[in-house]
Amino acid sequence: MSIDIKTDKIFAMVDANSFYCSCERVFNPALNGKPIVVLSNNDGCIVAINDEAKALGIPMGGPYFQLKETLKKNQVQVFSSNYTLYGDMSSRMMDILHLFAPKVEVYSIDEAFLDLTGSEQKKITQYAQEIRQTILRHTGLPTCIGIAPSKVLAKIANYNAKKNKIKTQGVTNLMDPDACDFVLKNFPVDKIWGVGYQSARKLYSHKINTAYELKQSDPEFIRKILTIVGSRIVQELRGLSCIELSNDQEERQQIISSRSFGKQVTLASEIKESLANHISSAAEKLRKQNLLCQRISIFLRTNPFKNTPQYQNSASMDLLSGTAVTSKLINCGFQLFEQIYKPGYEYKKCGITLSNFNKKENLQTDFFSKYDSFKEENLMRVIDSINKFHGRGTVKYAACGIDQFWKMLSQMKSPKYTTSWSELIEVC
DNA sequence: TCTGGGGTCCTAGGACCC
DNA sequence: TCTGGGGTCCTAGGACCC
Repeated sequence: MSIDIKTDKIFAMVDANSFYCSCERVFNPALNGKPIVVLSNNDGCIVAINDEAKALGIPMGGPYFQLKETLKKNQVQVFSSNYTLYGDMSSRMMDILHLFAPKVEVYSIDEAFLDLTGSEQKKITQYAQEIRQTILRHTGLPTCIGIAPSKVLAKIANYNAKKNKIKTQGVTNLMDPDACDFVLKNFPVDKIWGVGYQSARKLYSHKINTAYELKQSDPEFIRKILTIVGSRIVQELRGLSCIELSNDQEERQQIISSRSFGKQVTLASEIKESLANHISSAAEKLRKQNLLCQRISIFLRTNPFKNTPQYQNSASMDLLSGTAVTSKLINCGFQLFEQIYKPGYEYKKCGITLSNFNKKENLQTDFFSKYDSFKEENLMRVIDSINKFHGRGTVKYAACGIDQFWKMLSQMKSPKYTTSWSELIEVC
């Protein structure tokens, strides 16, 4: 495999500061200046902290139950994650970014790469400030921006802007090679985008400690120890762009739905209900993208943190022809479940993956196999439109259960301020 | 009691073919 | 069944990201 290198590119990496915490604060000004944390699904661990909470030494990723007392003592505001709210705030932010650049890659819920190639270099920092101010004015979200000739460098620039918000005014521009080297010399390799724990260990063992030292390394040597992924990073650090902006239209390879249970679950019937729910929501996503899937897999596992008998397993099935019909997929999922379920264990998590996608119009059907009939497709369409209008889960399969005792906890969730009429903010 | 969920990309190795 | 090099395709698992 060879590396395709481009010069003279300009990328901007825009990232919202403490995104989940900032979303909570937009609708609750009383939180200004106060420490905030947001918890993962199930209120399991801390997935977002703001600067005020960080200053108190609250660790990112720490389990909530261990930190509960510390949070209380320091009067930290705690929220369960409210993905409906964050998702909506995110799309507002991304809409604004599309006004500022012809090509935008939405990289995650709170980050995007912009292609600013061709812009006048002198004015680019000022342009970035304009982007920040517009986002703040229109959504209330504070952001930082990094500018550089490659994506890896733009991530580093963004990191620098965030670390030194006051000095940088939220924007770091590394288009100048000297300014860039200065930052790289003080940047540890393990913080580089694409260098994780394992790769960093290898680099340290070869006395490559900073981004600057990695930049100076021989790409072929790095390729030997870190594969092609590593040598690409070396080129990117040199300002030679070889990781393209990927466009939003690219299709997904797989759809995953999985979640921990709110409690330990042993009954097959309860796990099956949960699987049916995962399949329903994944199939809905599939239909939204007008795709059919030809492979489904499921997995179950016990709680690895608990000192009880452990078991985990997965199973998959190929479908002769693609489908997006929930009932068919639930049926397959249940067959797989029977293959791997063992009674007597306390299960903690299960999930499903749909993959091997096909565009509906490209489908090759097997002569003997059944494909989705118009009747089934219409049924799906009706169910989707009812659920879209009246809210998720208004109509669902009986297999999904009614009581759903296994459901996750989410005890400190803020209202869906922007997406539900009944939860709009009230001004007295 | 209580430790997230959803993705991508790359490589090694097995199965199969001539 | 074995001999052997060379090739493709597929899958599982690792590493990484937010």
